Amino acid sequence: MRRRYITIKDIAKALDISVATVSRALRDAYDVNPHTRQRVLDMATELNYKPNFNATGLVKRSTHNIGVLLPAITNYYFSTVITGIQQVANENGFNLILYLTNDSEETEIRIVEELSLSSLDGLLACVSAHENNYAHFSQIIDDGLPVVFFDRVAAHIDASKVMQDDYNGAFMAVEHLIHSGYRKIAHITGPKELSLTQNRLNGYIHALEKHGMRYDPDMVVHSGFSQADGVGDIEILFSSIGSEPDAIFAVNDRKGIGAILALKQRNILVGPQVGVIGFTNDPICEIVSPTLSTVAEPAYQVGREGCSLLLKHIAKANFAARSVTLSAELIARQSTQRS
Amino acid sequence: MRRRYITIKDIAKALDISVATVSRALRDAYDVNPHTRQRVLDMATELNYKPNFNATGLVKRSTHNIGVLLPAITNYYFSTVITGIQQVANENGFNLILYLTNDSEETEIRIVEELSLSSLDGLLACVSAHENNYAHFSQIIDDGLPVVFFDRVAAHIDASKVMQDDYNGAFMAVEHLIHSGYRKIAHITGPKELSLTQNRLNGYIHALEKHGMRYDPDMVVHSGFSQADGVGDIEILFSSIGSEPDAIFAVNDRKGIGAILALKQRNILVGPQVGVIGFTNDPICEIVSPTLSTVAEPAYQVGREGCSLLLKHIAKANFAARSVTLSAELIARQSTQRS
DNA sequence: ACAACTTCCGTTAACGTTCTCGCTACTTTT
DNA sequence: AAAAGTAGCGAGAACGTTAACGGAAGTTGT
Repeated sequence: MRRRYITIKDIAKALDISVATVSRALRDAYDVNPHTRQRVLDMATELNYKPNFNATGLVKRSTHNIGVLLPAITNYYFSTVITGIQQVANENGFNLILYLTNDSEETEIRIVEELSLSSLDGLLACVSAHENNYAHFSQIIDDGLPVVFFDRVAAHIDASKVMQDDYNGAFMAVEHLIHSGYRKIAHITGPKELSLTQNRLNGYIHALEKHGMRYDPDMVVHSGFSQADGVGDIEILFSSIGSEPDAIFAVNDRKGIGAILALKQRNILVGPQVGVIGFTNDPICEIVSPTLSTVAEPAYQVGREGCSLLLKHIAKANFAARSVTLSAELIARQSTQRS
Repeated sequence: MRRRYITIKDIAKALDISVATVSRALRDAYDVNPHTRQRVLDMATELNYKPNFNATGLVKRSTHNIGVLLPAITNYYFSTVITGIQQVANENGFNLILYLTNDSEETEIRIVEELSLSSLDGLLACVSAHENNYAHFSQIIDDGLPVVFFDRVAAHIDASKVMQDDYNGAFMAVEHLIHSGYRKIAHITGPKELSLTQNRLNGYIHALEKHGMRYDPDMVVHSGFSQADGVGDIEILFSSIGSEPDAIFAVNDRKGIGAILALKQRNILVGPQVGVIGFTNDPICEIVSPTLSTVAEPAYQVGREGCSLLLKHIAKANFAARSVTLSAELIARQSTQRS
């Protein structure tokens, strides 16, 4: 049998005072005699009292829960972001409720539509990949739930957003390849619809143009975000006759790793023959051989920033939505060394 | 201003019936006219009604939340376990609340002690590493909260536990090293107190004994679970004069990776000169060079099994605690090939 | 035709907490 | 010594939902 937990009524009865006084003693210290307050506090620890969040949530119209919705957690970037979110949430007495979409649009829509708004104070969301309708998000925002997007953001929705500097990160990556002496630079990337993809693609294009190199659409391959997708993209680039690239800019490290593996498979020397650079700075970059050059994303910081932004929205209903872009940093390793 | 959400009162008012009828129509279909029920259902979707979990939780004495407490999520094993947990929880209409301890005993104790029992139906826990007092867990279990431990379990507590077969996994790993021709096998492992560590150590010892090899305590190094710890352990083993091992059994893949990196640093050929085997089957095993042999843990399955066990405890208060051990599987790769 | 069921719905209390209001007793002011 | 203020406390309603019970109609059996 599930046990009945200790309530403030029990404390009140034990001390022969009213529940109102107990409630105040436990929170305010206002309108309550220090001596009484101390007796309540002592009794509370003696009885091992724990507040009932359902009850407080009901009357205060706020649980201390924030939701985190994202495609998956089994990769470095997302799990690090969550760690950052968790930190800030924890510091402020908030709990994290985790929702995983497996990168499925249906699952995402189902989760968002079934969301019990009243059991959440706010939501942090990273949209699933294959998406260009955001009606389900608009709905819950209209219903009054504060939402902050991160990484993969919903472009046309008026809500706060936190991302890394995808454009400049991509720009730096490509410029680094050019400075290293590579001349035919391909880009293997994610789904077209995502703003993240578009921003990195733009950085790629503009870096080429700045250095007087022609942008060739055939040198850009769109697919998913996985290592296997990286392998597949290389197959596509290197099986078409003639125009093989001498460098690969991958939209993330997992695809970069896939590219390295696929190139090694083809007996191509990564670095001297074909350069590869990724994006994220997954620890795996230092383990793969050759080590993978990359653009470091401030994943932990994205999490912290996103969460504290959300908390501001929760605290002040009319807090104006803002977009935060955190800067990225180039890290050169062996995979972009020609000699 | 935070908006007021739609309640069953609104539905009742709109249809001019009582809230009790609305409540029944939304759940039971019992004691309510099919026609009325349909009207309620239609009105509910029209008004976009979402149930208030705080209210139901209050009266039913159950939220649909289960907590997951673990050291970190930024590694393959834990994030995969969580994915498994999330799956089962989701299928059964439960939410996941995440608690991260950062492998700090203090943080763990703080979290558990502050836990509002009434806002959780159950808890899945993986204890932090440096621990041998479990009073905080005993407390919440005594208070009536169902708890299931996984991976790193609290040995002397009467609660359900889910783990992989650490003993036999270790036994297989060491036997594989012996069959491959290695003769001086060291073991780099985690904190002594954990049953996981002890079980794998026992598997190591017994495999040696079975093949008539002496167990030498100097060949076992205890430290943490990180890649850096793996590097450090190798330093210790190879800086002592004389008795260098010709194979390393690492308690997990991250330490195995650390070992490989440290050996390469010393210009030792991993495989031919010194064999290395890990535990987990992190995808990184296939990326590092040479690829890392390992014992595959059923991480996803541990998550699923743990969660469904917890759900049984939640459903039936007197459900007897049980220990589930999932089998592990040897995967041989390049790091244990002598030629 | 009357008792005995059903069917369907509403009233009311309860879950644990907070909040508003008002009351008593004491202290200060004039 | 009366008026005014203050400190400390309690009664009662409210949050949104479910559960126990009861009652008014309609239906069935004899």
